[in-house]
Amino acid sequence: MQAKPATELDPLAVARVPMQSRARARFEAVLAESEKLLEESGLQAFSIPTVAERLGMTRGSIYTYFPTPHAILNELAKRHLDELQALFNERAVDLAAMSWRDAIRTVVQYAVEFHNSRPAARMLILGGAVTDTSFRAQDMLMRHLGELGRRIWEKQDSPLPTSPDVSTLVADIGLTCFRRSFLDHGWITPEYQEAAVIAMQRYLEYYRAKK
Amino acid sequence: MQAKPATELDPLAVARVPMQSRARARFEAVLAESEKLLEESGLQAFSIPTVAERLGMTRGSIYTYFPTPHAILNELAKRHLDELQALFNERAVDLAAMSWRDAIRTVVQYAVEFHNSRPAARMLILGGAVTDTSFRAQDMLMRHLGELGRRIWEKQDSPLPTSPDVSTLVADIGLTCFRRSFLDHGWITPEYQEAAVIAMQRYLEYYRAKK
DNA sequence: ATTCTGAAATGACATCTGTCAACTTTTAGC
DNA sequence: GCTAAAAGTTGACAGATGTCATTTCAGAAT
Repeated sequence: MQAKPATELDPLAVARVPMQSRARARFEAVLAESEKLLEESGLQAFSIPTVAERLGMTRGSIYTYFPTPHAILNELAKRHLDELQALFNERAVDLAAMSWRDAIRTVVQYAVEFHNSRPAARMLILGGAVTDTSFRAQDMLMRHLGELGRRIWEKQDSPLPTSPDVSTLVADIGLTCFRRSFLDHGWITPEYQEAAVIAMQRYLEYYRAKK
Repeated sequence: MQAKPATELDPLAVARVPMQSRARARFEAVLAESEKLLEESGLQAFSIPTVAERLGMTRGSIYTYFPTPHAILNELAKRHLDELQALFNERAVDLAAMSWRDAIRTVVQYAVEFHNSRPAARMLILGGAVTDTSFRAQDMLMRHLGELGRRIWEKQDSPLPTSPDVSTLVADIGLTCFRRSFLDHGWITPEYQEAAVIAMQRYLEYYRAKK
């Protein structure tokens, strides 16, 4: 196969977790050092040779864990999102008891707190480092939010249509509001947080009224 | 300055149009060949050395026109969008006569026809090759759509708030629906087209009712 | 026509991505 | 403990990005 340098980032790139203990430690070290490097110098300075040099290991070794530099960013984003998902799961009971409008408002509230308290996650997920399109962790979150939306919905009415996939679109719309706020203001302002709630609620409401 | 290969794409990268006639011809040749290459082999195969080799010119020469490969894609996308914008301008009279709901529906209709009839534009703009964030042409379109929304709005009511920037968000939301349709189905299906209309209308409607 | 000046073209250099055959270390079966 | 087999590591190679001093060329003034 011919070499294919990153004329285009591979949004599907994913880490291959090693099995042996020493290798696992190095794998984690790569992630830790990458996060550190990102926070110190931003995305511009991020590269596999830099991480390797800082850890005193060779490039090739890192490439056995991560097929592309993007895979490191994906893994970092995934771990941040896993914590957000854990937070959702933790409080799932609260959400189930709410009206769907309040549930959306609450989910958005959690997500805003998450992003506004984590510069690295914000940079990766909202800043465009980790492409939304086809990104596994992102899809996972969307599926999760989608599932949440579906559950919320089914408490009250018939299931949502699959074309358009309303649950996914609702999540996409919320994310879009977050991204715009981050791009224009550097964080998620209360105004954009409210805009996300409104846009999600009103789009979803359409299908409720339609039934 | 140290070399900085594309660990991250530069979404602001823009072409530098040459002044001399021969150079201008070569500049256009690069764009034409790039579009051809994209349609033949997709984004994966796109690179400056490939374009240079197909045109029998040197890499360095192309770099005098375009600071990054991304700048070529941006310029291509910009030209496609210019044509869309021209179409909007052409029919501005029709839009001004409509209700704002119909105007949104019409704008979406034009955009859908545009994307569904241009594989290259679709790939560039909806496929993630050209990042939405901070991309000049994209912003231009958004400002245009935003301006359109503002005009539509002001015919009926008070101006839209600037925080959140409702006009931009409406455009973002529509684009999000398009992107999701393209990602999941390869084109903009009628269902997603309708979803875009609904999502945009209902979000905008909120601010109308609020006044 | 000639000359001059700035635009354009070039190729060499430095750095990064991605692959791979060869080599070393760890693990597991005996 | 010993020894395959599996897992991990390495450095060299190929191709891409981005920079830049140097050379070439186009167009304008004389």
